[in-house]
Amino acid sequence: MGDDKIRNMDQLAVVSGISRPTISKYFQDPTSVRVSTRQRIEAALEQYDYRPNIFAMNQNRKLTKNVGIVVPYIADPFFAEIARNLEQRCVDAGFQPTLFSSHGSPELEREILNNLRLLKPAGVLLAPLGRASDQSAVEAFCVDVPTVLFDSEIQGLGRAYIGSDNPQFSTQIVEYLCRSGEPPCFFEMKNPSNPNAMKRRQGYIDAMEKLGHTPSIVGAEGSGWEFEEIGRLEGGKALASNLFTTNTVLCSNDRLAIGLLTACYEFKLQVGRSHDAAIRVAGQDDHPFSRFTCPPLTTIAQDYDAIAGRSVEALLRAIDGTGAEHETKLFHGRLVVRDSA
Amino acid sequence: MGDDKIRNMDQLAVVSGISRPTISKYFQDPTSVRVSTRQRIEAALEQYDYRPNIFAMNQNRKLTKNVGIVVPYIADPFFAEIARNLEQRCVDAGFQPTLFSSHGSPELEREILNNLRLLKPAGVLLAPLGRASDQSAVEAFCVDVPTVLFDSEIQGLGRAYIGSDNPQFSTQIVEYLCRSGEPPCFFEMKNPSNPNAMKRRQGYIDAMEKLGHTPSIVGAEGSGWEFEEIGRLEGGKALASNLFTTNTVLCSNDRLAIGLLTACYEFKLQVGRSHDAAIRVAGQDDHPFSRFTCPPLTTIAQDYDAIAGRSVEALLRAIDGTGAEHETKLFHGRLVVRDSA
DNA sequence: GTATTAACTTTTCGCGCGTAAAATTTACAT
DNA sequence: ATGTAAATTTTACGCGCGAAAAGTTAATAC
Repeated sequence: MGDDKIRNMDQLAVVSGISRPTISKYFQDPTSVRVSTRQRIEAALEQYDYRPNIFAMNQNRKLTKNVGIVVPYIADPFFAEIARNLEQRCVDAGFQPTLFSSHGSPELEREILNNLRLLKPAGVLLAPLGRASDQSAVEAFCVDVPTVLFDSEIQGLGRAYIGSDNPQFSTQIVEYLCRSGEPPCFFEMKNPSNPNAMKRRQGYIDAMEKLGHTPSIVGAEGSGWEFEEIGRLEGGKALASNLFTTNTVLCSNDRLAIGLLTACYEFKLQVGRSHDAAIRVAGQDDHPFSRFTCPPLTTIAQDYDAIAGRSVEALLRAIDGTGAEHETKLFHGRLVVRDSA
Repeated sequence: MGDDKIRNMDQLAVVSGISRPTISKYFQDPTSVRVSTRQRIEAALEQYDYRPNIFAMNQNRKLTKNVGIVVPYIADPFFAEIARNLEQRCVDAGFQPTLFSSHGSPELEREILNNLRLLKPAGVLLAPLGRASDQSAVEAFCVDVPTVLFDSEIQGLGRAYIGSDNPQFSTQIVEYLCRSGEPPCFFEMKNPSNPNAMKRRQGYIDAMEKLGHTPSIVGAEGSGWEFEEIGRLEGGKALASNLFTTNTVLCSNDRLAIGLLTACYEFKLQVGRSHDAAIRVAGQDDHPFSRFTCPPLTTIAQDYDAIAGRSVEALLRAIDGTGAEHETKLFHGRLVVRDSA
């Protein structure tokens, strides 16, 4: 009965008996109108199932409800997982998140930021590529749009940086490895694009020296985001050349460790902390798959949930202007002892 | 000099000496205007770095250049990888893809489709949840928007379905397993949400019977998308109860197999095809991680690239109206023999 | 009962573009 | 030179909404 489809706010105004501007206000914030008015609007809404035109809304709004989420590589389950978490929180906060992946390419990252500008986002959650990023492009973007960086820091850019306390990661796992066996060598990318890697290296060095051991670092050649393959290939070379000076290898991140585990398998080296094992391997991140490697990977868990939660909080503060000029929050890692070390 | 920022097409029309409607036409298709005109526009564009307002464009366009890509679970690297591939192809074809993940939730999937409608997309690439999907919602959406389904079929919905020839997958790997050792048992989810699982089960049964063996199926309890954990837990139970009737287990998909490998490790069962191994494990999909399990997983590789390529082709045909009423294309799998079986 | 405030309506304007029709220019072949 | 088709301009209109200002109604305070 009379369920003619409604095409715009004017028509909804007619059938609900409320003026269009009031309805407009309702859609911007349902609590900003009188309860009785709200009920009448919502009653009409149920009958006619109308939804406002996004394009017309966003064209005129000074600030949209859009939020951009940019990750460096969506095919990395770590970023997929954290993106999922961020997305949910943005929706809960009444925003409409859009997910972008730079796919490891600085040009694409810049292009994404440029496209994002056109979306007039209320804010952006950005995990930059890191060293490879077009720094000046990111900087310019951060000036124009409230941006919270996470995972990877670029020297004080953005309204906040939320990440992990990487030196603490390395310190914690080095201490564990030293008290449970031989002190670890450190296996990393020779030219890591992620700045966290530098901090982990330094954390390793500091922790080793503090414990009276000599740091020993093995660098893997290669670039890109295929860390498992790099870990396997370069880890294999290191094993063949006996570059690891102890029977324990701490990897800069879990993906590298996963590749190294494969290399160990290929070399028929038994990995683990049992008596008959030949080598111990540990990672950092607690990658979603690390629990399922063979042996399961001992690692330092990033606090995904805390990072995502705090990032969104910081962004909301930046959006409504209650935030500080710049804030930094680093979360501690949690040692996850499994069988690999 | 005079690099005042340009805010709209009118201003660009002034500085370029070309009328606004012509410039509008240029942005819809640069080849649709005279070469000399195009050069003048592009010259002005370089000077002033103007980009049209997306919202105003899309508001009036009957058809936008938006393309939606919907996957059931972005944290599954298989979907992340194929989404990456699809995204690239859409960009190359001049479209602007937006990625959505249903995160395993039928409600969210329906919500995404509803939001997608508001984006007036030229077309949508949809990998539905499968059995769990709100079928009528998907059907209604496919009527309104040119939609290509991939990965998971829903009974002839959409303008095309592009996927894998699942029975062929199972047949091929069953034949390999039988000629290289004991005939395989089949390990799967008892209530799989993905329709491909049914076809793989049937493919297994048919292949076994054709080869004169008795099929033996072990079903795993559980639901959701944490297949590795389900494979580990339920696989462990099956191992403990000796439910696997032969020393060879074919898993319905790689993620289940990865979990089973972990279970085997926990039971100290050596996996592989060497003489001293206790069990052989094979998967299906060639998940990005399968090359790095220990032992590396023998599996049937989905042709990611072909599926993505054909899906986008079909979508482009659906968009410009040159496509058939409905097309189906199934790609064969490629046997990838690694160490696990 | 009047004053005050919040909620709401009305009015008017504008955003930046698409689109359609008619008029005009240009390019090209005859 | 003439005709024709393609390209472009001009003109005019509309999309669906946000925003601001000024007036109106309803709820609360005293």
